[in-house]
Amino acid sequence: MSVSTEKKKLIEEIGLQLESRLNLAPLAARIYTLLTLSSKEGLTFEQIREIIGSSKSSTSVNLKILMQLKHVDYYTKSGDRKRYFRITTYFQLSALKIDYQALENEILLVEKINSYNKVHHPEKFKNEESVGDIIRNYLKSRQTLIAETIDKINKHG
Amino acid sequence: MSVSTEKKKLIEEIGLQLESRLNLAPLAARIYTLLTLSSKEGLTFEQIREIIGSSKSSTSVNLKILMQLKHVDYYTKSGDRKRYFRITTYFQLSALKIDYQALENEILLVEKINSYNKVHHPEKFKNEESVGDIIRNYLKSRQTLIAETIDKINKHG
DNA sequence: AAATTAGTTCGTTTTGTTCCGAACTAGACG
DNA sequence: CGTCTAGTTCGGAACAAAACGAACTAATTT
Repeated sequence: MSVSTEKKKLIEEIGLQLESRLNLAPLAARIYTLLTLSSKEGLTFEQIREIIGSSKSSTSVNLKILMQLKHVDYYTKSGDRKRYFRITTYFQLSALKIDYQALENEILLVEKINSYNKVHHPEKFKNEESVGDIIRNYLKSRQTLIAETIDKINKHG
Repeated sequence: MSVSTEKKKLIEEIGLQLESRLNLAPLAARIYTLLTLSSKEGLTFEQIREIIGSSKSSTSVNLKILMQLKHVDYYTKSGDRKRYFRITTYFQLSALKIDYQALENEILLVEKINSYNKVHHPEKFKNEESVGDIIRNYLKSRQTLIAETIDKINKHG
């Protein structure tokens, strides 16, 4: 099976971003990318291995992780022992969901820093009292934006 | 120099989040946190070392990195060889700027994925043509939001 | 029942990260 | 000029993460 150079280049490139975006191991990110660039039919274990060039063990482990994270699932065909792996959602959608939760923590963090500084370094808050508020508003707006976007995407199935 | 337990706890806690948020090494994240929790006067090399308990070499290396990333700078007092290190911006502001740049890449990425899939898997685009558009719109809205927020903060500076 | 296929598990190797101490440099001061 | 102060650079130790191969299991198929 020969895979286009374009596809291979994209797997490297997108994989790299997924790695930090979704906090995946390099191989998991590459598998995920491969699957988002592949047809809805999904790919078998061996096809994935051939394209990416990974060992059976690493492929198995990383597919398992991707499945636990619900990024990937598989189906089977009767009279065929192979599993067909495919993505459950566009990675952008997964990223959005993860972002949404992360924002909760950031909001808390900003609160903590600001209240610490208000007590210990009131001079920082002469005319900057509102920086904390601006940031909190930003984070909240972002959450709203994400929620709306997820909604829109889900309506499209 | 005795530092409150509260401050130390915050350094650990916030540092942890900064690590993944801004992609900093643990020590860099702790130094950064310490400086955001400190007065505008800034801290010397040795003060940082005493509070955090880091070696000269690691402190030097990580301060250098923070300065290259423009998160931190220093000033000097005449007749005093020490440098006084301080944050250049509230970390939220740095984070915002980093986000903004990262979004450029994400937009490009989404375009690439969509155009790849349009060519190779047109069936994915029956009624999902718009998922790519939705995401692109989301990213653009987010950029606008960030730009507006940075603007607001700068007006307060 | 033996052989084949599809995937898993385990122990090891490879690679990368983080931090440190020791030796160094550059500038100010006596 | 020598010495002190403030920081830098380099090599390596300790640990963590990622991927591998070999041996295994479980479910067919012959």
